[in-house]
Amino acid sequence: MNVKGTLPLLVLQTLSEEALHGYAIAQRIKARSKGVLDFKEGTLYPTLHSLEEQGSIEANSIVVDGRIRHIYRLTDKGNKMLEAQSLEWAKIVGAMNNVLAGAK
Amino acid sequence: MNVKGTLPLLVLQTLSEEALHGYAIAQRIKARSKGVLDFKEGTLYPTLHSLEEQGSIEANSIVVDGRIRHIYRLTDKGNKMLEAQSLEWAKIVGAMNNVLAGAK
DNA sequence: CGAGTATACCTCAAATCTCGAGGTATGTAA
DNA sequence: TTACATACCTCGAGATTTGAGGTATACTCG
Repeated sequence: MNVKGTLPLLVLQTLSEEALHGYAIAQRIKARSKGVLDFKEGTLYPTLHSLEEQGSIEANSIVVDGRIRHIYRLTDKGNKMLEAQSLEWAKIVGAMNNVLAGAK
Repeated sequence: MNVKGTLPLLVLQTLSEEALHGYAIAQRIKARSKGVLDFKEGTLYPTLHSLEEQGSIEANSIVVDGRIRHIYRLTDKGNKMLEAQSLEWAKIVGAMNNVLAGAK
């Protein structure tokens, strides 16, 4: 395991609350984390595309102000992914704490 | 930021308790985390070498059973690194929790 | 009116991190 | 003597992320 990509988990969690487009997802994550978590677009879009490819999220293309917006929402599969990755994250945080607590 | 390498932090913390050689560091981390955190040798040795290069740890080469052992210990600089990275990690965990807590 | 900023989407090269497999060598247990 | 544990190491491949670049529209400030 070893903590690599937390972005899929963050995206899944964000979409579980509300369907949003890519740009808004990034802003939401940044705002909720008070600026600490700040993923760039070069990271976000590829991640969004791979989550869509594996069926965890689905895109709805709608037209706003004459321009296309890709609104993403969580699928059932994505919901299961979210649960699994949340547990995984909690496990890693717990393990890190065990090590960081040092010898007792 | 965004959580990438937690291994340097783990190594620094482990060595702050006791000077150890590479192989033992990996085992210590795995044991303390109850098997959750399990970094491979291909990851560990390069990390050890780069920590040594930047002056965070120092190696003492001693001979045990006719073979050379590289015992690493924390330097003053490494201690400062440890403190900084611990804070960094706590910050990220807090930020992740804020996002995962969702809208309230 | 023009400049700048925000929104919204996208791609690509480079850097970094990790794994897995491979290699060397010794000691000990089955 | 075969196998496993200890102990060290390197390298290729894959994944993730950054930073820079590109396109385009809309809004605000002076």
